[in-house]
Amino acid sequence: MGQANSICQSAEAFCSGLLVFHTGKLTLECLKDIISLTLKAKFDPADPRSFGIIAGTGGTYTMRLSKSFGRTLREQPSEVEMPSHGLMLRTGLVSKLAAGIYSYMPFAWRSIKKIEAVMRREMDAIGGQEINMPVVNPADIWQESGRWNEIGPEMARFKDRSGRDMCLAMTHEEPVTDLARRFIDSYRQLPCVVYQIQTKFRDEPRARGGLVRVREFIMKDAYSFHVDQEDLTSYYPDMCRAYERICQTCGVPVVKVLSDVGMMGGSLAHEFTYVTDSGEDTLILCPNCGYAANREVAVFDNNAALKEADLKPDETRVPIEKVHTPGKNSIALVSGYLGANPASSIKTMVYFSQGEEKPFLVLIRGDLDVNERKLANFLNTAEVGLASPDELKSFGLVQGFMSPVGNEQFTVVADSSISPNYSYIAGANEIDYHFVNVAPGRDFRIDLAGDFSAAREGDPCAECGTPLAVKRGIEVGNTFMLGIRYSQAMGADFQSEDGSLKPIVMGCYGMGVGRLLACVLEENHDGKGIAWPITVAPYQVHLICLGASERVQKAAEEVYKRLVKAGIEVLYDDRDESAGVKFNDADLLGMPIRITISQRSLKSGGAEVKLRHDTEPTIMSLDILEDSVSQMIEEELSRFIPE
RNA sequence: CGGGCUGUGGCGCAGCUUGGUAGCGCGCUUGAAUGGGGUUCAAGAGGCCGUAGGUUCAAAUCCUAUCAGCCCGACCA
Repeated sequence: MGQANSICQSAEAFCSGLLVFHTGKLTLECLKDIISLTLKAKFDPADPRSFGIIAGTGGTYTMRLSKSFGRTLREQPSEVEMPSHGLMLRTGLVSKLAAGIYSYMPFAWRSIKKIEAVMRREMDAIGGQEINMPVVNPADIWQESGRWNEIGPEMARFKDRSGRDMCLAMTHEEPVTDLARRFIDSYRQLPCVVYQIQTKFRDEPRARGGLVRVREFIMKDAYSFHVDQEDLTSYYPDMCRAYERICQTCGVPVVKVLSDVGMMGGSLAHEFTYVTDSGEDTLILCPNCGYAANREVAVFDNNAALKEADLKPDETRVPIEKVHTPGKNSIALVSGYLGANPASSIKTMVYFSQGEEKPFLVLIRGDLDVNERKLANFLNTAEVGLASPDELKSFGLVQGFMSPVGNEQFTVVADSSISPNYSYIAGANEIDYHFVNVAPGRDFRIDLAGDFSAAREGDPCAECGTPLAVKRGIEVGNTFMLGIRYSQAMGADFQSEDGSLKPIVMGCYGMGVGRLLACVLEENHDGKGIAWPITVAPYQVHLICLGASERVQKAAEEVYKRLVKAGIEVLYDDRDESAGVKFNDADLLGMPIRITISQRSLKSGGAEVKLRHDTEPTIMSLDILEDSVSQMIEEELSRFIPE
């Protein structure tokens, strides 16, 4: 009871107290005490406005469906493409105000708050301290980091009344680095971690899939500060594990994949991705050794095909020769025409890197494709783009027959799939002609060589040679080893043990709350509707009263009050609807435990209780219903909470 | 931003080709019956057809512009 008293000190502490309960450290008795202690004065289970205490939901912990704000739909709105989107609209979870801008209705908001509670618990467990930074930022800190100019129109900008440039922070490296330089002076303060859960606005070009890709969204973003890269490297796995635990608790399986650092910068980044066909990211996965990467950065053994292409190293001694290839303006046509393997050709492409006048001649083996993300990263530029046919003409290049041979005026960038030990077929830069026996190094110069070939299904894994698999996924969260990208630019230094001034080494870690909710629904539904994991379900129990008889209604009311009193979150369907409507809505809304009170259930001894994911109900005696249901809740919770 | 498509009561749609002043299903309201898987009957409420111009005696319908939204690409939690 002392424990309960101390837990009741504040609403915030109270929420974390409940989380302790979830992991089984508080007893059920204690929880009941907490409830009666907190609510004894104004507690009325029949009043939907009663103060809510359960699992950090903060609002009402109980609800009569007849009073619920929102409605379920029988038919699916036509805009729907993804299951989670359809379910959200049919259950009245969200409502769209504009493209990619949604209101969260009561059920969704309860679930969001539970997801946030899970995130808080895991962040706190690895030393995170919750803060809240401004959404509206002055331009100057973004100018300091350089991102004011680097980031395009996806960042919303405006001027305040005195004409000062402002923006809506779409991520918080700049404000948090500003905090770091104000408050971190010494190595003694490091490492440390802060996080926040906050609404972000990103003016994405295209919103889609309900909450999967929106413009306004809730993000949990965390930032860690370290004395050196080594310390960051040792902390990083803790964050990754926390991310995996968060997703597991929410009933969303994720894979951790290598990813592009994108606009964040830094050295290493991972994404935590929920694998689903309707995802928008493409993953390259090795079923044998576990290599996993976003296609944007995925590597593979791009020399394996050479062996199969049956090229002979000594062919490099054969002199280059021009051959007539009428109308054969693609690798496939030329290879077919000359009876050669496409892998024995060089594909020549012309790319511009962002902000540069002069194009690059980009070479890759004929059977491979350029991964533009990898190419841009290799060239250390934000973006690359193919030259247009007109531009090619203006450079004197012949589309379909382009060649590295005789084009010395360009910087030649070769993919690592082009080996100097072999000879190839290449364009002759003349219509209807190709060269054969083209030897890199002998017949043309390579200025830069790197890996920017695109991995495909079946390509051999760079680690173990196993054919790679391609899957689609939704990126739920990401982690970045930023290094000193921001601390250096913004002068966030600390004094190290030896007295020298060093830039703070940083990591940043983002996770989309609404997107995780979308993934919860993607993963946990069936043909009838949602099947919430109990950890994030808006309510634990969906109570149905069937029949108009006074006896049944009285019994249902009684059960409702008793469950609520026992600290169970109950959604009570007290509407005057037919059995079919009520059952279908219960399946659609998908609360984990369904309890039915009816003439029939009373006759057979009590309440009919069914788990959403089970098919058969069981009859439970009304005498000990709270205890039986509480035990079911415990069992359900243990299915999702790690350890 | 490029390509494809759609805007008609809260939701799903028909009507548009061949102009004549708006209809169906679900939902909503009222009443009655029913009461274990979207039950039945009856009576209602609700839309100037995205917006603005134009053509016409007459426009949801034809023309032009514009806005919004959806889907496929380039970007990201």
